[in-house]
Amino acid sequence: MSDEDFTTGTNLLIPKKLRKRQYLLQAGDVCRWVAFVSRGCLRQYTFDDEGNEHIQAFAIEGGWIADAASYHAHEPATSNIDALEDSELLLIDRATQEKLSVMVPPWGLFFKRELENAYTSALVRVSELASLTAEDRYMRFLKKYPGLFQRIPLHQIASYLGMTPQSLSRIRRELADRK
Amino acid sequence: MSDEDFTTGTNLLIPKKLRKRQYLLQAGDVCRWVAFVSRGCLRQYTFDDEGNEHIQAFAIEGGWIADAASYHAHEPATSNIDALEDSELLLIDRATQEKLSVMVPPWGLFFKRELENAYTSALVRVSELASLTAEDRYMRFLKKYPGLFQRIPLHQIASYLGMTPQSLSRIRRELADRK
DNA sequence: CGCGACGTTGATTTGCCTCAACGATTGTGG
DNA sequence: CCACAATCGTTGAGGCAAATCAACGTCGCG
Repeated sequence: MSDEDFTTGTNLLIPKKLRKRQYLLQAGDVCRWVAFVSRGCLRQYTFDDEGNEHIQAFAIEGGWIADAASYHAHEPATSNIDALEDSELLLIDRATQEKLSVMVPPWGLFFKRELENAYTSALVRVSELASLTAEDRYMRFLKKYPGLFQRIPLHQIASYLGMTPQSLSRIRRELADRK
Repeated sequence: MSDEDFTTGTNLLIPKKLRKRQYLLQAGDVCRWVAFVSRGCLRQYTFDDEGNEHIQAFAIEGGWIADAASYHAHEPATSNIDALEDSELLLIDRATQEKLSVMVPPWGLFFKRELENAYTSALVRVSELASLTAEDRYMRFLKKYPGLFQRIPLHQIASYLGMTPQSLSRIRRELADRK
């Protein structure tokens, strides 16, 4: 992508700052943008019928976050997104993204690649959840997101990995003892 | 999409017939196409370190199937795809899909929508695997793919749902008894 | 016909959850 | 600035869902 094309795109991004615990998206609202995280850390999560929180995704510097289902289908979101740390974001709304994709094909290609990568990641997560033990899922997490466990409360990582905080605590102890 | 545009696309599809148990893709090969199922039924699966089979996807009439990671990244596939029944497919290879997408924008939009939908489905599956019991996952499966359990061996459905055939058998009995 | 694939059932084990309680931090309002 | 509350991680005891191990009957097919 040429510098000019690149700038054309970045000029369309909307900067936004978020305080810790502040919402970027609440369930019920339509997710009209995708957020690039330039600083900080966010989480996406839902509540089940019993009111238990289930974390679907984290995003740190260099990552993207949105309620994809809502964004693509223009329907109310089922998930919430909020900041785990004070954060700085760059938003791009749907209409802008589509226009940019048409007008500057390299950007269109870029967004397509991002979607493909996100899809591939989701498929990996499916197979991990379907076939790995809690301990293996945690070890994969450590490898895939090194350092992240130092920034994010453990009980939230447990939720992301589909286990209880107690289980994760015991797994960590087990791993530490084994060394 | 106009009839003309539609035909432009369908003319590029490559018909292929597959006998029951025949491979469409084997792990290690690069997945160079996406397959539309016009008749029959296919499955996509991998093997873990212990040699256990894990089914990642089924596709019946009207569905699409491919190794998405391999297709998008042009890398060797990690999964296998084969036919559970004699099947008829329409293949579209990657280069053709890209050309068609550019030349006939409605087709480009169509493929983009398919990718978005596949991604959304994968996210739903992630949250189901992370938060539902085996029984709940089976009931969701029945609702989502009514009739499919009559065509596909139960132990394969169990694999898809991330449980053992024995567990699924007991769940089915439990559900039958409860009625 | 004989063999393999399939579904089921029983007995047992185990991984993980639930319930409960406890220190250590963090942060917050009086 | 301190006191008190909330958050966080940990640990223990007990229970349950699902896996494992094993055996058996049925069916379809080569």
